[in-house]
Amino acid sequence: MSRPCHHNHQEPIKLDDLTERLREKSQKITGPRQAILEVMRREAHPVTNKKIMALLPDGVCDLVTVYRSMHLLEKMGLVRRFDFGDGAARFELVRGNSEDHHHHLICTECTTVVEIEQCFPNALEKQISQESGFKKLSHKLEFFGICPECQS
Amino acid sequence: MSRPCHHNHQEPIKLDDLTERLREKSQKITGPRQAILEVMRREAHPVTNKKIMALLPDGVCDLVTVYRSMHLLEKMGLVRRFDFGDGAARFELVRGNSEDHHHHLICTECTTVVEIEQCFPNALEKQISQESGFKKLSHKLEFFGICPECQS
DNA sequence: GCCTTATTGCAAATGATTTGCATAAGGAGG
DNA sequence: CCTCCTTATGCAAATCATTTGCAATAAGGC
Repeated sequence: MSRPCHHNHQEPIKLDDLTERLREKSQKITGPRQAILEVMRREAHPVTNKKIMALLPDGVCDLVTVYRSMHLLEKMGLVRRFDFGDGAARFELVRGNSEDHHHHLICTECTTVVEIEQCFPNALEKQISQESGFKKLSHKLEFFGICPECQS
Repeated sequence: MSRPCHHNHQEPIKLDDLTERLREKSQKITGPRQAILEVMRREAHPVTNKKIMALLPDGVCDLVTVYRSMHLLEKMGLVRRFDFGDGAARFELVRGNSEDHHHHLICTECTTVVEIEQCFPNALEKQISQESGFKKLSHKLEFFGICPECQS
């Protein structure tokens, strides 16, 4: 009874929707935030703060502002945080249903990233919850391997 | 066709075995390394470098030596590295079959750790490998939740 | 437009981990 | 047991990612 994650890779998401969600939470819609969301919209895979900074038009804002913005966006559920194990946090825009989530497969040679459909089976997670007595379970799961390119 | 991880929590492992494995790889058996292995032997769950340092008898060695030793032990397969998402690496002694591995369930309130039997299903991982073309797949998986104590 | 409050920039602090380098300690061979 | 060569270690300082303090600035409601 496993239930794979659903994800909407390419589903377009309008900047207006995002700014609207910001407004709902009485957060100000500032230049840096709009620009950052604009960048995130274009990225298909998780990106680091430094990368976001680099993708931003020159002079939009400070790196510190990127950090602070990502914290805010994460807390608001607009982006999701990932850890690929290299010491730098990565963020990906949440598209569509915020309940959905997906995992990644990262090439340990070239760091190419591929989205994965498969998720940890719900039934198993439920079993873990029952056996341990823990509630509100969630998990962090990422895969690593050698991509086709790097196998030669 | 899922295949849960096997793990030998309490299986005793002799220091001699460990030093022997060190010797095989022509690494020196130094005081700090023996003391660190001794500490690791006693720990049931992953511990940070700082914690290892604290558990070591006073003056055994420098924190830097702990970092370097853990790198070595990890490379030699004597310990495994884990990331609980709080910015500090944690290590656990590999007991028994080095093929085995297990995951953890961490309480997000008090950081209590529980070992988990369930692992990501082999069949699904194989499927991911086939679909993506990636080889030598591995995964990092940790669970988070609220432990019984913290639910009240 | 004005005012209150959230936001930003910049510098500096943190925390984990790594590195350079001179000194000290394993251990193979005699 | 002693010597020599190599690996380890201590200590200080460098890196890296991320956070924080604070004064200056911009958003948005009224």
